[in-house]
Amino acid sequence: MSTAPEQVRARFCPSPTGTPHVGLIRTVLYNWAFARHNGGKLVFRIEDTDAARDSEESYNALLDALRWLRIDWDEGPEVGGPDGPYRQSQRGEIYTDVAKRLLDAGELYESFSSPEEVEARRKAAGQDPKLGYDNADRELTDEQKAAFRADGREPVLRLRMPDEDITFTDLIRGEITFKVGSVPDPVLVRANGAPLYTLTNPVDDALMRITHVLRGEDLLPSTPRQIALYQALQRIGVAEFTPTYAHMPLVRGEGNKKLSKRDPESNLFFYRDKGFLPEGLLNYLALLGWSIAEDRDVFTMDEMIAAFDIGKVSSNPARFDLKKAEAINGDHMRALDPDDFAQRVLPYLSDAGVLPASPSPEQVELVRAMTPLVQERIGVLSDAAPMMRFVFVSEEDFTVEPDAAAKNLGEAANSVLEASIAAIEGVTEWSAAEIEQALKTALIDGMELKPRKAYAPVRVAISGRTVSPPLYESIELLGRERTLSRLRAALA
RNA sequence: GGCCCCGUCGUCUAGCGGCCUAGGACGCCGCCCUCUCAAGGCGGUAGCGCGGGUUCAAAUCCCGUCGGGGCUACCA
Repeated sequence: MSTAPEQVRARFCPSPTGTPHVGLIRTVLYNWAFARHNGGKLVFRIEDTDAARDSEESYNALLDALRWLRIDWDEGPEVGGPDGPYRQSQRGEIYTDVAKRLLDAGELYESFSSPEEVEARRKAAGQDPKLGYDNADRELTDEQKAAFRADGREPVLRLRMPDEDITFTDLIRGEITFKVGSVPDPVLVRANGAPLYTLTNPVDDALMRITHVLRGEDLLPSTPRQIALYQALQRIGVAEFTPTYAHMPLVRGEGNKKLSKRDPESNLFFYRDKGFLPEGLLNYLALLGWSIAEDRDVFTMDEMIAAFDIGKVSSNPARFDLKKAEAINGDHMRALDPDDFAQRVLPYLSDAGVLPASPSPEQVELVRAMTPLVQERIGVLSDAAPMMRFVFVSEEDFTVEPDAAAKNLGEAANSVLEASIAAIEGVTEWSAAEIEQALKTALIDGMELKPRKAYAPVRVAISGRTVSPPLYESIELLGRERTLSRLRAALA
């Protein structure tokens, strides 16, 4: 095994099936941070060799996801590079050529056994069929092969696994050994000539000179056969070295099982729709197996890149915790510049129907004015909609939530509302400070009410909810006319 | 079943033989601040799976055991 080059080359090679999974995103994140930290390259490759499962829609979703997250790559789709194409569906002749050379060199052999025959042989020998292929076709003679072909059967191509243990040093887990004989000769090419992942993944890694393979722990069992293939590729001159491996812990969901693709919480876009900030989600995902320091867990991507060390990644599986994810995201939200926050919250207000798809400049200005009032009270952007709705809703559409009305309005509240109306009418300079002064004088001093008691009916009357942005500022933003009309409407 | 991985508060982690009567964060509980809700501040709750070794000393090293997980396709 010769040594790898100085330049780090990591890769991200998803297969476009379904929608992007948060575990997959954690995988890119670590690869990206690893490449950037080491001043290396990140290669992005699409493993779409399974026409039955891959889709263009899923491919586009992958690009959409990475762009949203602002994770960039140095070589791959849309940016090109010296080792393209970067979609395996366009690299067919490369695999055919490499497979032929491996076959000619005796590294691969033709295998005619059907799965049923293998199973039957295992059972006949009193063994568990789960043991898989029994390497029975390793030494087929030309006559035997001709006979199978005469029978109308075409062979798959299998890799001859080495007759010795396979040991490698995992950057996260240390030395791992797979005993000789524990991994059956894998199929690399289908009977119809189609290359499989078992061939294409290591071949492309070799051709793209990938130095570090950082991937999920679920792929650990496939490592020995990939190393065996690498050894064969080196013998025929296709690969120059075997990459270094690191297997990252799985991301789990509720219970102890790995987060399933079927689970809505595994879908990256679920978090985008909810209003997570890319930097907030990424920060949380980074924490699933890695920590930046003993007493700190909120950081920027630049800080992560500066500090990331793949060797420090934990080897235990981590459970995705939405509460903590939102808490981390909330910290990032509060750190946002108010103009930036306002821009980011706009689409969520439109989606919630609080604003039209294309808000007017006046509406955008109002959102900007409300930003300081809501930015620190929410955990995800979509939370802004119910909190800001009362300012944008028309008077005809304005309603008070039934529970809020039942608890805070009604006859008992009439005197407070009437006093508030009079106070508001008397405000000469329309500002939060003046409004506060007027209400305080009328309700707290005049009626000798506890602040808690005094403001609840007013809040519910003007915002429709018991929870709202700060009252005086809300009234200022609402304007005198609408405030008065809502207060009057709230009278029992 | 076989192969492989993993085992510190409920959860994510720090810890790499003495700095640990185990630190931080989320959650939860209480208090403060306060016009609501948050945010913020203060305090509290809770953990080294078990059993053997090694050592003057073990959460840290070794063995075993139990438990959890992943893989086991002519998917990736």
